[in-house]
Amino acid sequence: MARAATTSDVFNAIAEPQRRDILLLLRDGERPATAIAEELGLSQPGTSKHLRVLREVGLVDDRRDGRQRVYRLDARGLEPVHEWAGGFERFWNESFERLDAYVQDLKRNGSAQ
Amino acid sequence: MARAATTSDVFNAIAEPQRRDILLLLRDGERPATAIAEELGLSQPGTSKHLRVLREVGLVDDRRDGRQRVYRLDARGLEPVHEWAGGFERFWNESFERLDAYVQDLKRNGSAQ
DNA sequence: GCATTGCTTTCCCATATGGGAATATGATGC
DNA sequence: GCATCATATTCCCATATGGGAAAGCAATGC
Repeated sequence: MARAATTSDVFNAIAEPQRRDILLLLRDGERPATAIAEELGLSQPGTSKHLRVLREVGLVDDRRDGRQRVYRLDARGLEPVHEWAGGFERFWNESFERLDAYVQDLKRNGSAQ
Repeated sequence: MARAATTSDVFNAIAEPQRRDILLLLRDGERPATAIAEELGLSQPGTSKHLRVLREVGLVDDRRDGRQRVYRLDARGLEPVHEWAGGFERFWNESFERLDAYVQDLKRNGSAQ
């Protein structure tokens, strides 16, 4: 089975740095494909391929405008990612991590022995 | 170049569903490798490989306990993921998405013309 | 229709990766 | 040392994927 396809799993789609960059860029507003390639310094075909992945996974929208194809962010698909990662929030807040480690240490070594 | 290795990029490391499952499981407390494999119904070698990836990318910690190797969550590496996704929060809150689409429509078609 | 601009798709290649099977390594008990 | 349990690693294979180059399409202007 392997990993779910980049075109069907948001987590996998955003595992590629360039695609994350594209999403960040589109946060500032829609853009035609060429502009995206230029602003990020990517090849035109490469950009097109990444945009296709993002489109199929539903993170961007596109519409024609003359001969240009304008891409727009549709970040709703990122909410599950945010929530998933948020489920671990307590592990990086309030030095919970260190506290937990301390407790684990106590459990297996005992403190005053 | 391609995608950053699963062992060096947290986004890529968590792009694999089974590794996400392992992390969720470890949220409830540390466990020896075999227990993880059993609870998730994964093969022993497969689990070991996933754990190695998670270890190398820093999302889990491990320690020996007799002949067992106990794995513990270290989710601090997930904070960047949470923040990154959180940067898109306004797009799924307050129907900002629809408002934006509406504005874009106005811009290119004009409403009362 | 034809040339041009703006993208998308196709080819082909190199590599990363997950899976299963088999093997190796480490720790414990006798 | 030897058997055994708990894991890790190695092999090999099938596939997903990103990249570059080249070709294919669509829309526009003349």
